[in-house]
Amino acid sequence: MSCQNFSMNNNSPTARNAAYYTEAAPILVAVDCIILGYDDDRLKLLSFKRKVEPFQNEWSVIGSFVNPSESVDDAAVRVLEEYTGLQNIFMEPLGCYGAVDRDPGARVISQAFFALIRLDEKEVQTVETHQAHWFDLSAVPKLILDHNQMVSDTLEKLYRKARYRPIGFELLPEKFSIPQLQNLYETIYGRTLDRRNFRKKILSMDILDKLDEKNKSSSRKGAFLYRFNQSRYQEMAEKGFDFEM
Amino acid sequence: MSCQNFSMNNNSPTARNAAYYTEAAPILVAVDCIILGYDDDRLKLLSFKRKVEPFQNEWSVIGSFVNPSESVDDAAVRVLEEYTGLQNIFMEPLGCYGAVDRDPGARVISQAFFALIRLDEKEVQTVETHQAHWFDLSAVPKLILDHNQMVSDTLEKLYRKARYRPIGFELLPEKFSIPQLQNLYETIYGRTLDRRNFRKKILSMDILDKLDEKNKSSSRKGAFLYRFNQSRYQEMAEKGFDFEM
DNA sequence: AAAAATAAGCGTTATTTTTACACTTGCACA
DNA sequence: TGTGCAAGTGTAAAAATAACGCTTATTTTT
Repeated sequence: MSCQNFSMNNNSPTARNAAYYTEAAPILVAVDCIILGYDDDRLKLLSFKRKVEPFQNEWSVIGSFVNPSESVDDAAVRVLEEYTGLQNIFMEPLGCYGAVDRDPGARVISQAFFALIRLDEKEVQTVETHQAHWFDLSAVPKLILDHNQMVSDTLEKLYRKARYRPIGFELLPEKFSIPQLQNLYETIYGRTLDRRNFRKKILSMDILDKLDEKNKSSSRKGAFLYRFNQSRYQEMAEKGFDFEM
Repeated sequence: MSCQNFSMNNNSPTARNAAYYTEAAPILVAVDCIILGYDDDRLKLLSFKRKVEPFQNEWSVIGSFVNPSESVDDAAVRVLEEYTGLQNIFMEPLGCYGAVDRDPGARVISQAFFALIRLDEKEVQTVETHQAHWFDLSAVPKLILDHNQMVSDTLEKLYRKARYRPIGFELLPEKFSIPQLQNLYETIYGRTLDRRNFRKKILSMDILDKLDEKNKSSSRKGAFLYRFNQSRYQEMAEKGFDFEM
């Protein structure tokens, strides 16, 4: 089982003739992208109705095979843009899913990524053209292949990551209130946090710029909106910090 | 550029005929394994002189193509055993290295793993039969392809991981003294730690069983040996903890 | 128009954790 | 027998975290 006409992007005789390469069995390589968003005080997963066989019309996360001309990371960026129209999105590698029979159609390994996006109005359009749906994370349906596993691995990773990176901001709109931010952390951590201590800690990090506007959607008094301070945020993200709460 | 005779492990007509699979370009998939050990108060990297072209006789970490009949994880375990004879070793996925031209010989993506091993006498034999060498991490030579990158990513990961998992034990012999353990952490963290506070913290975690023996190799007084308590250790490893120091 | 309800926001105290630091012990070797 | 060297112990100050009560702004109800 070999594949002689597989592309080589180097023509040195040594490399081309190396039995080392020609004896290896090629495998299909895919990327899959777990997209999380936060809306209506809930963490949500973006899923798509698959358009092709096999598993046509079943729910799945977005994915694609990796093209010979693109890196694995680039493939993930491409896929994300194809389905959501979004660029410059927070995305991180999640892991490699490489079980022999994970895909009954062929031997396919998948490098999974997870992306966090801000749910503004723009996205929604793109979503609708692709038969996509935002599922509340507590009500994710059966997805094809090992995609449910990818989703739970993403949550696990998000949970860990939130402790040492101010990751929450990737999910919130540009302007948000402290109670909104707290709610997000409570969702990720799966437990309630003390209002006063949360505020104190997040403000002491000095990554928030207070605005003069208020958001009145969730209370009578209204909560002041904040925006995060890009440069301070970068600093914190790089050096890491402790956000255990 | 396609590869029609690529193996399928499912014969359902739907799957076999799916253009979805047959149009995808297979890619070579490799695993690479970054093996770290700790000896003589130093973190070391296990490297091998590559036996095949291209890059014959250059230094590299161990690796192999993934066989159609094995999972990616299994391939990593196989490789580790082939080269070191060791089984049941701590090993974790490091990441996917998928740049288009990372390997001039062919389009190869590599899923890297890192393994931590305890350096007893046994290993050394296996190492010698494979033209291998333990390099002090401060003196790692130029390795082939992107293997140097993999090594530095491993160190980064080890550094982060050590903060919330008692990972150090994977590297020490069964019996070790507290100063030895401290030295390991100092090596990973790249800075010195306070003797008294280190001891206090590690003992308070209650994962160490004190033995009656002493290790006299590094001082006249001799340091008591400890062994880690498997069950307590597991608990800690699962729930995570904070070992910032 | 006053009262009730609701969530935002602020400040203090108690507790725990972390940091800093100095002296004593056991043993080998001179 | 005493000197050197790393192992080992205790304590106090500082910082971070956790717990908790009251006030404020606004809308809804009476």
